[in-house]
Amino acid sequence: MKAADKAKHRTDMISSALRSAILERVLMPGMKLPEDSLGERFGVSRTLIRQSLERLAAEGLVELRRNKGAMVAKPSLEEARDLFELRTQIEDLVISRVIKNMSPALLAELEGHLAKEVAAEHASEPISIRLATEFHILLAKLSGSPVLLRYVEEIGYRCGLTLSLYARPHSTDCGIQEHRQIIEALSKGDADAARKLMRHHLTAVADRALFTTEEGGPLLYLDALEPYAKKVRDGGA
Amino acid sequence: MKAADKAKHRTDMISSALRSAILERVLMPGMKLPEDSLGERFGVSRTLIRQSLERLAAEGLVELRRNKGAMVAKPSLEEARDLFELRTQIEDLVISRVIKNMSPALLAELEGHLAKEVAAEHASEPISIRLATEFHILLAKLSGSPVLLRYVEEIGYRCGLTLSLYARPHSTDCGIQEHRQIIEALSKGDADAARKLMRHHLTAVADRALFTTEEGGPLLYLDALEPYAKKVRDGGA
DNA sequence: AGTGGCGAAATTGCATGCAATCAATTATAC
DNA sequence: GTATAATTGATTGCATGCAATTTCGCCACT
Repeated sequence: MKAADKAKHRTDMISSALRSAILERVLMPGMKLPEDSLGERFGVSRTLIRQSLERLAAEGLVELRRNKGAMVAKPSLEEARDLFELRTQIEDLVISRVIKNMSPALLAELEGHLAKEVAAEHASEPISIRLATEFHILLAKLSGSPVLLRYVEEIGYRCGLTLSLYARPHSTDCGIQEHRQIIEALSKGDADAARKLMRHHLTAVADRALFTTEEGGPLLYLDALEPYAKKVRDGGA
Repeated sequence: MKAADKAKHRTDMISSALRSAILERVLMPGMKLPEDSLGERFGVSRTLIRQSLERLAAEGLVELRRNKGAMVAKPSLEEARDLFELRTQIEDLVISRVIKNMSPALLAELEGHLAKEVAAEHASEPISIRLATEFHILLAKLSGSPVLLRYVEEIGYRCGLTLSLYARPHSTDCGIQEHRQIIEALSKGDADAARKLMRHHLTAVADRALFTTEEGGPLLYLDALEPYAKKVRDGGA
């Protein structure tokens, strides 16, 4: 078996599935996540579910309370602001590093992703948000720093969660345009412009998002998880 | 039992104990950490050990390989450089925020810690390193951003581990002096000076440390863990 | 009717057992 | 004598069982 890390462990799949479900608003903030029910759904025991939940808790996507169980995290507006501010600063660092590594291959990757975003422009909103987040993650990957990548991932996911909580619809339309501009600036090697654009991009997203505070929304139940669970049961990625 | 989170769970204690042991060079990089042996030592089952190891793996202090078990992480020089570079940039952010929150109470905390460092100046080297790391963590705490705190913690720990790998003795002496200067700059509200000092401080540490590459050193065995394990068994923090 | 306590159900915390996997060593064939 | 195959030992991967804790409904009592 030379395929190195071919089959990631089931815990990874489950975490990913849950993460996607959370970011795509299938699991809404505040929902309880009992180990038993989840285990049953995913066809595994509580052990693996617990590991996954713990991992997600470390990422800040779920809250894990003493003997009370896990629930999808419900970040406060204050935390959200802190997160977005930190994000702009962290992504500044990403830009600086990406500029240093700039190459045609790298540019191609970025444009490939942008194409995906365009293709999904009229898909459902949660999916747009996910793709937009992945753009930032791709940038971080191209920065060449594993740690930086991890941080951008985490912050990106949490911001995504926040957006799903506080943002109104149609907040992503102009996002694609802004991504395109950033890629252009990068391709020209213009770090300052790229940084500025990125900063503008992020604060724009934050400003569009972080003022509506309407509560509630329909709490979907675990049944909506079914498609995600099925993929894992069948061994899919 | 109103004391909120009085008794952290045993997993937390064990992680902390292991973390200290690693940072204080009781567990050297490369050492194997079998679940069974550790469980026996700490008087708990493999379950808790495994959780702790996973947590430390997430922090980058231990490596967790497929079916091969856990070992204390052995960061490469390259990773180390990346880490230190990122650290300087992240701590820039910390300084900016601390300046914004500056207050007498806050200053007092910093000076309190500095006093501890001075007091331990002639204690063992690993302890000096730990205290120096904690200075940076304290700063992050005072920045008021929980996420930033977590990142500084993680990077700080990993840098500490790196130092224990690559640094020669006596690399901390001037550290205290530099910490003092940073506090002074902060107290004057001079953000630029503080940032500059911090940057100088960190690159100085890195430069002093990251060039020696002597291999080996005596691999202590798990017996050295005993004092740490005992504390946990007896329910201590 | 409102409040306090009490018991049952739900849910996590932790330990342990069995199977799967990997490393190393010995045995066997060429 | 070397290389390859098989076996053994150690260690993790995962499931399950029992105990501890919390929560919530229920009834009595003020």
